[in-house]
Amino acid sequence: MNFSIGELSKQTGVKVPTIRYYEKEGLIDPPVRTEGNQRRYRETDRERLRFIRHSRDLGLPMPAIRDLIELSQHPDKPCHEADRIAADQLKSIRERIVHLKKLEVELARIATSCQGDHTVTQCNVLKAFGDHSQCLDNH
Amino acid sequence: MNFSIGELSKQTGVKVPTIRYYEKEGLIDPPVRTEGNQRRYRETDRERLRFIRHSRDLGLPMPAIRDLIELSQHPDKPCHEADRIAADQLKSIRERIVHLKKLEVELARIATSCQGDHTVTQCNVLKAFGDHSQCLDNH
DNA sequence: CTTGAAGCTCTAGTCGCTATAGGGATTAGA
DNA sequence: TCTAATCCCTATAGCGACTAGAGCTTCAAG
Repeated sequence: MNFSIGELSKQTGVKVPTIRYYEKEGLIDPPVRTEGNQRRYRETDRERLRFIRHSRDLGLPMPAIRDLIELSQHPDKPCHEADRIAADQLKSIRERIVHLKKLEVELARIATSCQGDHTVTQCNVLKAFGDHSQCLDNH
Repeated sequence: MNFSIGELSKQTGVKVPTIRYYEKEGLIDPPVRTEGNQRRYRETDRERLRFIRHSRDLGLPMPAIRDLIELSQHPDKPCHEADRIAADQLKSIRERIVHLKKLEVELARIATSCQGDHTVTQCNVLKAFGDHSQCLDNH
């Protein structure tokens, strides 16, 4: 019915200090307190926190989550902005994949460039880290 | 022969405050100073900075770069550690790609789930952000 | 010799937490 | 009812790798 921050943490997988941090940042509402000043949460708080957690796991930055929460407070508004946020995040993830794949190519080359026993002066890995001109791409 | 921090910045693409930061962190040696206390660099400093820059561009964390620099001061040592650092970084990049690809799948689903004009209460995007059970993967 | 760009140090802010310190509250068992 | 173990509270500082700003000094071109 009504549970402590530790219980909420267990149920959502969000660590206790992180829950307090989200409250401070305004992502979740300050809950009621016991006489001894401890937080007590309800199901709606748990849903909100799961929403935040899942959005974070998907890589959304906190301002985007803030926007989504704001939006969800206005049931009759159109939801274009939610669409846009999802599309932006997808785009950003795809850009990061492209970037990382380029790095992967270079690093695979570098990591295999020094097979066998070498000393530092002969080391192709060290040379490659210092010499961007060996790279196929501009990172 | 001997140039200012701004010149070094132009030649390497590393911003002036970042150069000072690297010096503070011990990645580059403190250069000589003019009578008026301004830094003056040499070619070797430029090479060192290019090494750092390129390593950073490839995603190496600063402690790894520190290790590589340390290593390069000992020309006769074997270079296994450089190999290991490169291999570790390649592994880490590949793991990140795998992770991001999973996110891409989920986000592509979410971003296309709400075609047409909906209001917030009907919004599939908002629902999907709140509901991890719709996902194929555990992120 | 003047002027304006570039340099100097120091501090604080970024993001999303996480860790620690030093205390108070709650709860289960004896 | 007492006590011990566990939980919870606030506040502050730290992470990584910079970046921005304030307030001052030095340099180089004309």
